[in-house]
Amino acid sequence: MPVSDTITITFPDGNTRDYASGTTGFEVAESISKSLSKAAIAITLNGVQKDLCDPLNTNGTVSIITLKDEAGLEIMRHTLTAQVLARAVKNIYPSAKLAIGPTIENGFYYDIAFERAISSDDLGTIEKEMRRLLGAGNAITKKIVPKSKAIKLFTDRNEPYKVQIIEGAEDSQFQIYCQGDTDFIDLCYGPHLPSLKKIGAFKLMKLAGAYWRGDSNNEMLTRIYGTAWRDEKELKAHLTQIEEAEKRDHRKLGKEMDLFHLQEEAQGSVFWHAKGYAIYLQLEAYIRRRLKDAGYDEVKTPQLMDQRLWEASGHWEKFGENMFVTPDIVPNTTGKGPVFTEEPKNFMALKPMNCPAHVQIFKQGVTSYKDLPIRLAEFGCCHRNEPHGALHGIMRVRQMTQDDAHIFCREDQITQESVAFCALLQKIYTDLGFEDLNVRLALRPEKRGGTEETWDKAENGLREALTQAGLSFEEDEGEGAFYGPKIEFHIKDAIGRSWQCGTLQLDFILPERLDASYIGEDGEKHRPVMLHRAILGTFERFIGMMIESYAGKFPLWLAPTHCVITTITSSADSYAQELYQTMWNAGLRVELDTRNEKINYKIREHSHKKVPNIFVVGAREAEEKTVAIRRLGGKDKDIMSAEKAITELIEQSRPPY
RNA sequence: GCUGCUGUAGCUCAGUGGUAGAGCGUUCCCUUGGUAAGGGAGAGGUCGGGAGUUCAAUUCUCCCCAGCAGCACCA
Repeated sequence: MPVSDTITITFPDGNTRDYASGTTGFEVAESISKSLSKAAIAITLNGVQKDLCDPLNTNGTVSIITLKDEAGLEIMRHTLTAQVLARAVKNIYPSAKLAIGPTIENGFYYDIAFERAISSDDLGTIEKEMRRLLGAGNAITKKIVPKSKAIKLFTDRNEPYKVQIIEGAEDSQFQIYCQGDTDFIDLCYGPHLPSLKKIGAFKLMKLAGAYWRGDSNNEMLTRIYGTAWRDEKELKAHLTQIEEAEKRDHRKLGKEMDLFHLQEEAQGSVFWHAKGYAIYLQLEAYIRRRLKDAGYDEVKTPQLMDQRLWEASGHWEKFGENMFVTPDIVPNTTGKGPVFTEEPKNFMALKPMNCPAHVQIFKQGVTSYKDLPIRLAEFGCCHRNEPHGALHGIMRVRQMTQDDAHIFCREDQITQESVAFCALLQKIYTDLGFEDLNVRLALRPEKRGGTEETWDKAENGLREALTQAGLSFEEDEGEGAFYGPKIEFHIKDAIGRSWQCGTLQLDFILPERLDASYIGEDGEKHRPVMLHRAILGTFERFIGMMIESYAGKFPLWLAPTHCVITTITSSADSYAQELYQTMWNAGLRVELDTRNEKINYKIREHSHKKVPNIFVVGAREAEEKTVAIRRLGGKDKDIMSAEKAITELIEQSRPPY
């Protein structure tokens, strides 16, 4: 019931205007200008998006959404998936059942249950039908129906997923969008475009499986992904951007730059080639210096440990299905009969984590409260039996080396240790070129150990640490580990996938399970708190991220090769050899290329391999004891004395710490 | 693990129901060339693995393995 016949609308510029109650958003736009009413696709009323056809009954602030706005683009994408993709699919496959069709970054998807599986070849047919529907340019209208009617509508149409959605919703009224005079309907919170004429450029991208409601216990639906933009130009720019990003893929660059390879016989484990391992070693040495100066003690613990230890730690029960377990028996490798001829009594497991081993070191001897915190670091090589479908290049592997450490401390030291960790992490990420971090604080899950008081303390400690470190972060309810809350540091790869790298996790459970204790000021035994922490996360993933973020062009201190010396003619060979020897002796990662090839050819090849510096030498340089420096990406050459060039190179290749 | 796709020379890829082709790389020969591909010749393949259909399978069918995209998982 309208309170009065007139409502006052405030516009973003502060102006106000009175309208008859029940005026629609479209009419408001029209009252401002004809062109605005043409461009309008929806409005926001007091910050809430509304359809143009919704009548306005209250005073409020209204702004008109057009396709120029990000919100407008999203509405367009939403309409495209809900009205066009869904209808096209139903036209071609009448028995298909629609689930959900939301927008995502750069586009949209729709989850659909098909009677018979469709393949990516069918996307073309669907896209064609979509274009046909767009050609008709139907108007979109909507009606609002009560819950019972909505359920009946979709039950009659044999849309069980829509019925489930309605049944599960709190609302009493539902919006049903219709298209022209067709009998297609879709359930949606809206808003939608007023007409299909306003759809821009789009393309169906790929097809994949996705579980209904994201639960792997449910059936798998077919998800159709698409991208949509205001016009062809924007679409093309987006597709080009994807192509460009694919060029930075670490798997591609890893091969091109001869950094590493993977093969079937060791799936999920990296074969580091000399060039890739050079990066690895530099990075490891850098982290080692950082950790040492931050008060960590580096240790090394066993790879294979007895089942009993993993049972005691809780890993056997909680993590067992991800562990590689081996019976402690001499195998029969004759090729005849079973490999294990006796029933094993004992099992060993490759460590999936370093923490239980670090607790064993902590437990040697007696620890006083005065000794805390104790920070044990290990470049620990861990194995995890990851699901096949999860493996991805060197980002998600089965054998990984963490820059792991465990800090054993008293409860009152949690905050200071966490703050110090965040500060250290920030310094390191800055040095390594990662400034934009996505930081998440994962809070207590439903199933958890420890008391509420401990959780409060732990969560607040981490919050405090992040705040003091000046890091903005988002909180994820219920996402913490069962033993404690955690901070996660995520980075995006070349094509926008987010990967967790650094982490800080509080643990009150493991010291208890493995009976670790220290002697307090009161002379009694106390439990230490454990902080599990990693900065890179794993070398594999982090180097993968660096390859993509640098597009293979590593800063000099990390570059696999600092410099290639190459000759123009064979007359400079001995001079080049001399230079090579001098530079090699100076500790530079240098290569010599005296092949009988043209200089253009050699420059091109080394540039493709992202070699940062090429020292070109010919007769003239040999005569004058100079080098012509060709820097990666540069066109100019820089001629200077060999001595100066080498000194500069040594200077430039120094690590940041 | 689930859904879909892919697997041919070292790499990137084309191709066919009658046991295969290109470019790059590699080897050899010619070329000594001044900053992103000089010329020529040769070598190189269990067409991912297994089974089936067929006179004949790299090609068609089924099973397995691996990779890719996404979903689920990710201490």
